[in-house]
Amino acid sequence: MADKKMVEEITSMDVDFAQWYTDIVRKAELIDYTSVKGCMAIKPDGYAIWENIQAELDKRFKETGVRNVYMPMFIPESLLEKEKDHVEGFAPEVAWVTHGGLEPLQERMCVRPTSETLFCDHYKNNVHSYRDLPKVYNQWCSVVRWEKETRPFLRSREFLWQEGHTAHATAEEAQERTEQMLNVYADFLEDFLAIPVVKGRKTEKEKFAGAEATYTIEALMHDGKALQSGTSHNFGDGFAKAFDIQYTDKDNTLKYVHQTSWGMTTRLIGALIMVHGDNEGLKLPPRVAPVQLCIIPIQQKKEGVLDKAYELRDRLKASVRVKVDDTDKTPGWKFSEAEMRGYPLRLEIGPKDIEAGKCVLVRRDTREKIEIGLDEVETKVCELLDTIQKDMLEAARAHRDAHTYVARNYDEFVKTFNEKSGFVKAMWCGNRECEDKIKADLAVTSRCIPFEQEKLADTCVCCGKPAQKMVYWGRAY
RNA sequence: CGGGGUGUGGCUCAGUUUGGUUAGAGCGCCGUCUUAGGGAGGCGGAGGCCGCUAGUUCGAAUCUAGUCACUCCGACCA
Repeated sequence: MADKKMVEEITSMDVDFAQWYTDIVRKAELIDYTSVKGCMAIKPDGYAIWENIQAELDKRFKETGVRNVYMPMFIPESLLEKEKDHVEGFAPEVAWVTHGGLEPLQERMCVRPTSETLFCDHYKNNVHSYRDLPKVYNQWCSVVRWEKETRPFLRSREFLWQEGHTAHATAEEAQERTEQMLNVYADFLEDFLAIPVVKGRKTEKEKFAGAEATYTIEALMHDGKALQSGTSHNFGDGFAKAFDIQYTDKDNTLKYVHQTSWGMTTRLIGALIMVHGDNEGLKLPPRVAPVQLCIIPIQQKKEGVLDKAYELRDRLKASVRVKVDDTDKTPGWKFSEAEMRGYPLRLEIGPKDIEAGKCVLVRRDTREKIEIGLDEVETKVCELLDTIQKDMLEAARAHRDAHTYVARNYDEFVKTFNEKSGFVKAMWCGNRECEDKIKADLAVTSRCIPFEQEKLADTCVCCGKPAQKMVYWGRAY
């Protein structure tokens, strides 16, 4: 019975995962398409998720000394061009502003695809002494990248994100900050979004344009594809040299700053959908859910039922994000609707319950129905929300672990990717040629070189030469 | 950007092959009555110049060309 499909409008994920994803995004009313190609209208239920992500992340950032700022959305072409690798990486996908009103601009400007150059320009003017360091700034904004193909949340031409940009006196401090923020991201995904991640470093091929080193957290989606869910870059002094950001140190010599940047985006909402969702719809972990508990009155026209529902809401609203579905749909409709929208917990209350002093709680994650006394609602709801949060993380971890494979030679490697989908752990020699071959053969990329290394073999899975590192490989969004 | 698919009330689609008056269905929506513990039923309504533009024709949702959007598979990216 648990497998019975109740929401017919949602395509089953095993029939067509991409269609399933699109259905959820639309039916759970997270976004709508707009007249602007590749740009979405984020609807209230989708934006509320982003607001919760934003509030929690912002709090965690500030605990590490981050301060928020705001930079322009336009970047003059000359500024974008200052760092060679950076401009090469982004030039193909920027949108250009060429006119101001009716007059052509003397110099065209792009709409920021990312703001390294603006922060560098700012730091150049504001960093003079070691006393001015570190600068630990972040901004919440949207950026534009002219993607060829777009998908809601996963790849849109404009998306919301935060971008942290820091400048430090020493290379060590920059490295520390790079790793610190990666850890903030990883903890946030696990604690708040119930998404387990693999932490590690990107290969040279996969690193950010202009970075010395790029670190990443990689999550595994339900279909076995990987999603890069956050990145943290150490720029060394590359940008500082390109933009001439120098300070006078204690010893009265001029030194270049060392910089980092790190970002997370609305793509996380896509991750929430694809990690936790099922054929009934969205499934939100309690901590991020805009509505944690939905109260569904049964026979709500009967005397006292709605009053009791409102009374429960008022008792709970101090500790839980709660709403009463008092629309005049049938209860069955409301159950399905609550599931489609991913509310972690729902409470059913009708005349029989009221008479017996009870109500029914139903978990979204397991569909388990639990009868409780009306006097214990506050404690049970809070307990259950905690349990659901934990269980969802464990379920996601179990799924990821069950879809993480090991390959010791190329035959195993190819066979695994042909037959399974997920992460494959394998040894790598460190050469770009092997990454290129693997990508050409299998459309598989290196996801990361995990911090937690295991020695699976002595030789590279691809070329057979001595291995340097164990790498997570996968097909990615 | 290359390849495939799709555009007809809010949604899902029929009608296009073979051009022919007022363009259909189901669901949803509005009103109302009856219902109510897993997507209820009756009655009465509203809503579409068929993605857009040009062309062919006495006549175009239907044929032709172009264009735009969405979607899927690649290449690129968070």
